[in-house]
Amino acid sequence: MKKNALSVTREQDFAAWYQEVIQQADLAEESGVRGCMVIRPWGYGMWERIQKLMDAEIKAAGVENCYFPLFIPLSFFEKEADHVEGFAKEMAVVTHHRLVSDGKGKLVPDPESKLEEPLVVRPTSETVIGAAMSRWVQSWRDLPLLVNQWANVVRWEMRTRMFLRTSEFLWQEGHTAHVDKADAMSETLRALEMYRAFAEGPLAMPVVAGEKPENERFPGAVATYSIEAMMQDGKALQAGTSHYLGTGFAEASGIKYQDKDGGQQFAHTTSWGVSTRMIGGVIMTHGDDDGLRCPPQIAPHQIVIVPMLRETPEDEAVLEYCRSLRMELLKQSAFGEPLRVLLDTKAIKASNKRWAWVKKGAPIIIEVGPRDVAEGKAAVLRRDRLYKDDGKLATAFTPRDECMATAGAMLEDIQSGLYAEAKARMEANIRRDISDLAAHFQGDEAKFKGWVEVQWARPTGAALTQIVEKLKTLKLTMRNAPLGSAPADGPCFFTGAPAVERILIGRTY
RNA sequence: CGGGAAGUAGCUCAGCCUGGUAGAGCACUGCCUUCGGGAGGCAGGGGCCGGAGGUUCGAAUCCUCUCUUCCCGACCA
Repeated sequence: MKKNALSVTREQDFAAWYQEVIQQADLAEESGVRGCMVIRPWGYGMWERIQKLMDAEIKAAGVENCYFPLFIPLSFFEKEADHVEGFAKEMAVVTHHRLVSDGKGKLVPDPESKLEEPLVVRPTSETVIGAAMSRWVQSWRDLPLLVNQWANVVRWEMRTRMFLRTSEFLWQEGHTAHVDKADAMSETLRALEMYRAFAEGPLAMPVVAGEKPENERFPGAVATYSIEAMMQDGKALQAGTSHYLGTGFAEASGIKYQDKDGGQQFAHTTSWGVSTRMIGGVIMTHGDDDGLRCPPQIAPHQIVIVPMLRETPEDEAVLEYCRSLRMELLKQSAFGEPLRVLLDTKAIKASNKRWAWVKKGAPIIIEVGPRDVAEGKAAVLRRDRLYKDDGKLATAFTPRDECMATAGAMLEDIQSGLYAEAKARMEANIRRDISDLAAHFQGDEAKFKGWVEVQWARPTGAALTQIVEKLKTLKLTMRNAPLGSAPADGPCFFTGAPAVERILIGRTY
């Protein structure tokens, strides 16, 4: 009888399932500080993999890493009206620099230490990096200026969910300045494409890259682009954004340069980022009722060897066999990198260890017992194909040589399999022939979980607000206008006016 | 930030109404028997009952405040 490793299935309660995966896979836990999480080694290891691979892409694009302060003077934000308005409601502010006893055993901010100007804990760094850029940019020869930082940011969200929306999160933020719109837009789209390829590559998470409608733009941006991933419950997750900021931030921060004709020009800037939210996306894209299925490219350990020890003299032979197995596997490679192989020698029963690694989503689990040592084999278990048709574990007792020869390819196969599965699911859940939104998201069709794509005229102002409000009653939002989709050729779904583009609509996280 | 619910052992929870020495299952430790689909028996360890005040001879239990978590809204590049 098949028994799933988790107590809740996705079908029963997707939200509860998500939380159980995070707990059972040792990804993260609550910290006691509102909305802030402790990221545990397995979860942080995934983030480190993401950082390593993404950082290489960023550097390959000629962007240099740097680091800016956590504290940003409040006045920096006030320079850009839309920007400060967008973030005002969720900023953590430092007002004092010293504590003093209140005489009742408590420490309170010392009134004497009140700061002249409050410092905001960065929610994003456009303003502070803009201030630096204004010093660094003098001539057209200084452009483009391409910098990135890996950092933590704080946004005091009303409602938080692990990885998806936390008060503090980890991310990278790229900030660039260019001579003109064309160059800046080119960079904006380059970053977007980098994110698309990253999501669909290392994360095996299919996404739709496109432009956000006006009402969903980043505060202060002229254009905002995103990659949107579809979770297994059909909801959309904005997994990365790239913004063309025009000259607004340059004007606010004074990023000016002298052009070839001797005139003063404002630079055109961009910013783009992805965060630890991507880990939440990976969980909800690839997880199953036995826990996480971690894509091999971002798995901290791709292969875990579990020795079946019995506290007998034969144990040493099993361990020795496992050690040599590991050493040989380490010489193999996948995705152009050496394999990452863990020999789990922790003093826990092998069967419990196996299920712990299943829940964590280690792509391949290799169990080795005395019988395997005697026969020169290894028991290989693929996380993406745990069970046989009869519901029993699909353990493959594989000759050692074959193990070595196939390990790398198997990891690559798991990676592409996860992507293909998610891609098929996303495609199957985007509908393009909808005539009535309410019918699909309410009433008899309420079971439909996914997105719809319609053509629209991209109205602005009151007409746009009306559409947004109407969608809101169905708990729907516009995700993005996919780039590269077929040109519009009919009336606007909402207004009947000639449509100019296609737009995705769905429920969101 | 509004409306609900909840915080007691690592986890899931009982106890609270009706105040009187802190409980169960799982997990953990030890021993024995087991061992390739999450083993069983026996014996143990572990909790200022989220925090702070108050009522009381006495508070996990009653009252007030506060913090945190979950659900529904609002909010959310």
